[in-house]
Amino acid sequence: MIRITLPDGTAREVARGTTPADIAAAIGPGLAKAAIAARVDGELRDIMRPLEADAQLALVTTRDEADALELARHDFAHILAEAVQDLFPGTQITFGPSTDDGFYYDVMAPASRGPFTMDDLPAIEEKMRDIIRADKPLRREVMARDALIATWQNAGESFKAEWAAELPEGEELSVYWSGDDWMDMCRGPHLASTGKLDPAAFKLTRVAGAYWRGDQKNPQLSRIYGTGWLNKKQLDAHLLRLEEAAKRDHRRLGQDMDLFHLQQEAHGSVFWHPNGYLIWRELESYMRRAIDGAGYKEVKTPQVMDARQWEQSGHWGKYRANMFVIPDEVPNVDDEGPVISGEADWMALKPMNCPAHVLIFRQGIKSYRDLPLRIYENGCCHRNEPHGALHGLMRVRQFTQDDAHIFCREDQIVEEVQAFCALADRVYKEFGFTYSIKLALRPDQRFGSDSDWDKAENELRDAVVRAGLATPEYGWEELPGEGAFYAPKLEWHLTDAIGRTWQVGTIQSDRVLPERLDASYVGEDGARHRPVMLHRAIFGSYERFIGILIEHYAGRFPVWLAPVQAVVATITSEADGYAHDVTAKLKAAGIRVEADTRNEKINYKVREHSVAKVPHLLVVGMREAEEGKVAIRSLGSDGQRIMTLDEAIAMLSHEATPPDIR
RNA sequence: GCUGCUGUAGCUCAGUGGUAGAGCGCGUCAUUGGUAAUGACGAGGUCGGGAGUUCAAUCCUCCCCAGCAGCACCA
Repeated sequence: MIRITLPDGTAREVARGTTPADIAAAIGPGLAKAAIAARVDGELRDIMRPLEADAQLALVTTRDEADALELARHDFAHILAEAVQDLFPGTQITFGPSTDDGFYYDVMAPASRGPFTMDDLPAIEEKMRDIIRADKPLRREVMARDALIATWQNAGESFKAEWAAELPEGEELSVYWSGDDWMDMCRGPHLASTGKLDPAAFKLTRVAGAYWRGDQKNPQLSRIYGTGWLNKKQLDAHLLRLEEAAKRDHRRLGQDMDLFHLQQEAHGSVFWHPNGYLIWRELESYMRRAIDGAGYKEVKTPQVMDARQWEQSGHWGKYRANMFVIPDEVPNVDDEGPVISGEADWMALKPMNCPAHVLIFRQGIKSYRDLPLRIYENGCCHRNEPHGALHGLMRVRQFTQDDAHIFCREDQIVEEVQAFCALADRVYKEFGFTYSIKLALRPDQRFGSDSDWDKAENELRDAVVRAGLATPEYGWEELPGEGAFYAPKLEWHLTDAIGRTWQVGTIQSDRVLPERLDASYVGEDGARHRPVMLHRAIFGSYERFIGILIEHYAGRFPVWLAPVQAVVATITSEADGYAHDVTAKLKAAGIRVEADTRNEKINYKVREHSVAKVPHLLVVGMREAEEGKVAIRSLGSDGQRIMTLDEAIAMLSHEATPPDIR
């Protein structure tokens, strides 16, 4: 007999080999029906898997949504693989995990037919529904490793065989049978049968290439994605959320609102239109006020530097493939022969600002009294990104960072990092974001000694702990191997208005570059010391931050950021004169306002400016002209507010003032 | 960079082996109206670029470029 303890503290003596399903049945028929899995000593398990020893048992039902979704998605993935193999014999299966909103399975299509495409999805979906309707039992079986490898080899499943062969010898390998005719190697757990899934609660969404085991050198597989839920209602809600997110797409809104454009002659670099650049300018002004207040000095450094400088910093060796290089010579002007000789020295467009800031630091002799020295730049950088990585404003080849480097003594690091945490906190909150903080630890390939990495990681962790931010509430997490080659990174991940996260801010504690570029200061003791260099950014890049803001606000910018803050729209041309007076007064008050005196109906003007997401529409007809008033219709509300012109100016001026100086 | 898909008017898209169409936008005229589209007329396109097949290519084939969805990358 074994002793099974339930969540309410009661215990039951049952025979070894009893399943959680048996126990559920013993408790009551309702629970027996509702239970879909079990947590055994905290581990999620099949409801049909026999209990072998004393354990804490909690039965999982569909009301335990996170667990239930995880199980369902994992099952959907298996059924997807089974359906694909059923429809396309010769397809090899590899892996199929659950994801945040569903599942995928990586398969290798038979050589005869080529990769799968979207056109294959409807048939696969239908076959999946057949399998679900057939209510095939999902049965766990433990196999000896060698037997399993042989099974895979016989079945022509070379990927599965390769993986099984790499698992530790003697490990208990579980497989799951779907009925008696299909099997996959899997840790589980699974639902008791395919019929536990709702055939209307999933949808295959796309097909894409993915490398076997995530390595570019390996063969590329077809990854079939699906979204999977517990019922159709959840699926529909999810599809609706996707539609909402698509409406916020910064590329679409950027075009609709005439903010910027991209074109192939300069792909990956942004053409900012007047409206978009107004947002940029407001952000720049905002950031200047922030860094001025925080004791930074702003600089401007060269776009192009000798390649030797990048060799010394270590970037040439590691990132040359993504740098724009320029021969330092006069191009051949004859019609004959190549334009470039290929013999000149190389220069490179700067991919980052750090080395240039070190060069500024190195001018003159620095004393410990000069530290911390905080050097800021709106630094325009170029990186020749892989073409497939480019994405609207989010990943571009020319971008401007709100970049600063704090040169400080070791004993100043924690204090500086803490001050940065406070600054970042203020900025993100003023834009309406919540955030989480992560610490990215040393990568495998890195410069610098382990003891320096120990110090650097501890300092960053320490500062966050002292700032009181190393808590679950702030999503505190350490990410092994994710740091930069020269320093560990603290990362700020913003959560936007619809719950998506974006990594933007960072601060990195670097002892490598000061060493490589020979930065030093004279200490109290009269000797030379290395400063530590803190790399930090809050927006990350203006391009990307604006992209995030567009999606965060869904184009409805707060008044202080809105390119056009108000439009004065006339109802009849008799009010044109008054409209121009109102417009002039608002302009004099510093409001970005336009007059719309076109010969159009007020309905048309309301619609057009609403679609254009202008925050305030000031409607004026003869009534307002005679009374010296305006009828304000604000974006997002149907009604109007009648107020005097002075009241309107006071209200708009307040809203148009940036939050940091309001 | 890899896999797949896409590229037709300023935008969104339809279409065909015999060199093109809609809606919106734009222009002109009429209309002066009270809070999400007034009407009429009109002007716009070497159908992403190059090569090939064909009597004939926007359409079929190949190469290139860009975009999209993933993957890989992201100092």
